[in-house]
Amino acid sequence: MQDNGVPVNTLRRLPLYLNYLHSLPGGAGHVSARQIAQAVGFNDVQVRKDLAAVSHHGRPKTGYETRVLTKDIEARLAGKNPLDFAIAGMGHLGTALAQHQGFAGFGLHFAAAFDIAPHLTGRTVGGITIHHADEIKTVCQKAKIPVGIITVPPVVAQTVCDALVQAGVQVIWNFAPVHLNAPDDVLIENANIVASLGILTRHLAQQI
Amino acid sequence: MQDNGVPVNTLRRLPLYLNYLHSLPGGAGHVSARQIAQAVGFNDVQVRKDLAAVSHHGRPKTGYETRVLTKDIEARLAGKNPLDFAIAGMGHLGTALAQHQGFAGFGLHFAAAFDIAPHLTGRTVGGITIHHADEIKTVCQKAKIPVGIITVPPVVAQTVCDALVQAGVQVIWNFAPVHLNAPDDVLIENANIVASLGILTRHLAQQI
DNA sequence: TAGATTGTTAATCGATTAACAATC
DNA sequence: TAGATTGTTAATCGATTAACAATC
Repeated sequence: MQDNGVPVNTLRRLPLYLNYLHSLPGGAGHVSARQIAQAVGFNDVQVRKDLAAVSHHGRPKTGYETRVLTKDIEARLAGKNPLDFAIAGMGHLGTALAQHQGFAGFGLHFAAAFDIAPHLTGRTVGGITIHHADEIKTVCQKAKIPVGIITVPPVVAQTVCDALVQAGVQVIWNFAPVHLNAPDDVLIENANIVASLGILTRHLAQQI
Repeated sequence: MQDNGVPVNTLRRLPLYLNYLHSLPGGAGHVSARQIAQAVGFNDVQVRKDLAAVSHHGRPKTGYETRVLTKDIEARLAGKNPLDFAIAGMGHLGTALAQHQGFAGFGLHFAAAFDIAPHLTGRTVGGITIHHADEIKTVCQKAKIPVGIITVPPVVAQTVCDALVQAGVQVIWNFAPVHLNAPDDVLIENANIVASLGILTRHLAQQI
């Protein structure tokens, strides 16, 4: 039951299972590990092991009660209270994330937005008014926002990161293609959009 | 020298090294594995091993000539000719990818865009006119586009995928949070934006 | 009871790290 | 020559898969 015992890779797959469970028609049906495995394209033993790490409500022959399993995964991923997050950089990527419907199902709540562009500050995205980037520290500190998302150009990413850290943000999700420096107690998770490109191009090279 | 010998994880890290190399001031300086490791936040032995898989131009004491190393990595990642790619779904995420400057450095060339929204078709993004989604098959087939990016809502993702496959697309980069079915010779690479969420929330849970 | 599914233990596999040798 | 760095071989570590036992 220890929180830390869940392996990182399991933690990365759980959101995908949750996505699938959310997509099922509501109500109180049942799902088996194999069913989930087929839906997300993984090995079914792996799914079973992942689920065993967060739920003890699986029943032989029956599988898992959909609603119970959903709650068990959410309990591990989302915690009890919704977490506020701020987005710095309201270009297309930032706006896409702000409007992303899926986050709510993971206990994340869009709470603040920042940009330096004068024509953006004051506008509203996803029900949130965009502040000037100079206000990152003040606003995030006041609202005690624990999660920051960085979607600014790489050259200013470290500056934005510093402001978020000063504001007391504990976790930073970095979409800028640079390595960020932060104190050890602040978690930096890199999104690394380009990381997949090598896989794509290799497949094409092999086709020849 | 065999193409297939490069491990998948190495292939995922190479783009990050290339990003760093591109960020260095031009000219003919030198870089060491340790230098790259510090810049991207990895173990330096790992960087050295990754580089050894794609380049044989490292020199003791000197390190790598920046330009040569850049070329060696690019040769493995990008191939010789630029690859055309199409984006289906020109919402904020699709537009963000269309305008992403980094792809060109990986040998990828934005060549076609599709959407179903009437107010988008006919408009221009990144120098490319947006076609209606009905034209996916015709346009991609004619232009012999090998790479498709899916940034449409999950409910229509499979339909779009089918159209791309019919058009002869070999590789699909899927940003929709659903599993896609395709023939074995078509590579589906899932972007899984939500996969990181578990890591973020666990760090916060531990802070308490 | 028979069968399907979970959960666990063992075996395999691959990736990372450490130690060392080679070389400029 | 001495020192720094590459590259390789060995050791550790963790993750995935396979086989089996447990149970509804």
